[in-house]
Amino acid sequence: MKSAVEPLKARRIYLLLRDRIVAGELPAGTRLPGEPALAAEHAVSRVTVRRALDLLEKEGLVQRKAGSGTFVHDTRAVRPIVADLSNVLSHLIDMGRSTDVKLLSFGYGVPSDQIAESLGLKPGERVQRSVRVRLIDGEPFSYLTTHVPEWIGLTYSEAELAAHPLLELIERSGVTTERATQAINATLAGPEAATALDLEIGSPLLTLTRIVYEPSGRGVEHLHALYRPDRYSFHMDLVRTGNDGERRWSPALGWPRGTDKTKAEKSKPDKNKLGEKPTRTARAIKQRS
Amino acid sequence: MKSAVEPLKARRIYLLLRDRIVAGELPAGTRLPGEPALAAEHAVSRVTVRRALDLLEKEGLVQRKAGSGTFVHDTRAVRPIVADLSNVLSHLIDMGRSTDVKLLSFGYGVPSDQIAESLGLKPGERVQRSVRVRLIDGEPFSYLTTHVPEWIGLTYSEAELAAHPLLELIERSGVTTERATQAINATLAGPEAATALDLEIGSPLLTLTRIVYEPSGRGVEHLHALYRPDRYSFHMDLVRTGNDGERRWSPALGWPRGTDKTKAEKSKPDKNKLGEKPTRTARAIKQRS
DNA sequence: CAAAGCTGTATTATCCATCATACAGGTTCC
DNA sequence: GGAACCTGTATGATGGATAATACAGCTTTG
Repeated sequence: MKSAVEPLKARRIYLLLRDRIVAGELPAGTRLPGEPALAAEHAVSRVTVRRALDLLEKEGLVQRKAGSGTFVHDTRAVRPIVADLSNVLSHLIDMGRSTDVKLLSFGYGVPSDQIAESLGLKPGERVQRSVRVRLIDGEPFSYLTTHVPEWIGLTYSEAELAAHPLLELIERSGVTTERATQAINATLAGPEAATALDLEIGSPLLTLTRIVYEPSGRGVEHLHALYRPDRYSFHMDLVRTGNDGERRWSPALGWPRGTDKTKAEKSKPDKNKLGEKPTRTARAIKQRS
Repeated sequence: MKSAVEPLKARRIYLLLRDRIVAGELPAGTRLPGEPALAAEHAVSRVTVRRALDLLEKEGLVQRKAGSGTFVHDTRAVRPIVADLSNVLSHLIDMGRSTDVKLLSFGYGVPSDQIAESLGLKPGERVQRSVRVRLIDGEPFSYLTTHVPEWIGLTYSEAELAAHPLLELIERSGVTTERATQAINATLAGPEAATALDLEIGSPLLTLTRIVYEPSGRGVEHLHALYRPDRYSFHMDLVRTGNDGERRWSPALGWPRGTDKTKAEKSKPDKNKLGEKPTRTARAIKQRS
């Protein structure tokens, strides 16, 4: 029974570096601190740093040059999806990228107290539970667990769920959806989600919990979504709305769509496109987050 | 050179269980599966499960009874803060909870390329960089790194920053803020953030990156915030706005405050409730999901 | 060219998280 | 009361991750 204990420190350093790279903090072409420097910074041996870099290299995020250093390599390989706060990513499909859905599980049963309460169900009332994974360009990026009251769930089949958005099916059943609440949070990947999302257990995930209500106030859908943060993030534009006395911000509804250049960026002002200077960033990486 | 390697599997199980507890999936009073069951479920030895439970117990999240089982204990100790999407948490302060700010670092220098670009700075232009930790009821919940163009930063002092909201200071300098973009994501805690937030390295964190612009389009503030997911989460209400053909949702601006009916009183039987010192702080807030 | 830095590679030793197993003692329930 | 759970506790063995160290070959720089 090999125990297959995974690395700890090495993996940690790998994740931290990876994070800074995909976040754009370390732009492509940047030279990382040397292995001895990283080792000192994280208080580990060079061997361990080496392992972390091995992972990054295997993933194509960095490129090592013997005698020279380790360089960030082609961040473009990782292009996160950007969704606005209402969680619409249709414009991404417009961009030529296709999303697929894989239905992992489908069935009926009595939900947990928490789900039952949030949907406003009576004790013992049954729900349909489904687990889906959404892929973009063949790569998984979200793990969706949905609970729907049984009387709604019975109006569509398993096959239909695999082919149509759930909300569409719910509305087709005659239910009107009018209001929803959602909360965004973060977690670690558990075994199932990690497998489905092609991640390692313990990776960070973005969480979205949404409950959709019909006008009467009954809950019609409980969605629990887990997103890979390197492939998905929420984005929103805000405008100042309060009177000058108070600082209040409201979401800009018709937000500009061109904002999908990947990476964090502004793209609002004309003067962006500052300089793609050939990253002459030789040694400056010392600065921290 | 003691290496002090931390647990891996044990910690993982601890985090997973902890997550389900604070998320309300395992309400207070629930009996956890037995140690042998958990061991089998996670494919580890009972010793390892034991370690995970030790951590939970030390944190006061579960209580063990020899011969009987392990029970979830007083989730109310963990009360997450809820912020709406414009990241205003003033209404929380109204409810009697106080936030404090600790200024960890303050200085001027040349920012990273990423920051410079997002603020629309010319190469070499300097910024003020500050790192703050925000506490609620004495407990840290957010780690804020802000970058402000030097010409704005010079209008206030280090002491003022520690005492006033940054945006207030920026506006006091004569700058008008009008637009902002923000992105929400997830990461793992690095060494500094972990220390500041009283977490272990590798814990999941909620991320908010916000850039505030003045009307001319210049960036005036770059905020990178890390939040403890167990103490903070984003919440928003959505209303259906599209015509019935399209499913489109928009944030409900004046969202009803009393809306959510707290789930703290979900626990069915109250076999638990061991009288310990009442945590002084009113526990009215609550509401998660 | 030579010094200084870097990555690549190897070896040895240590540590500790985990496993496997066994038994003691408490609780629950029939 | 006793079977069947449970938690508490102790044991030794093991293997993978990490540390410490040394040296090679390449690259950059002055």
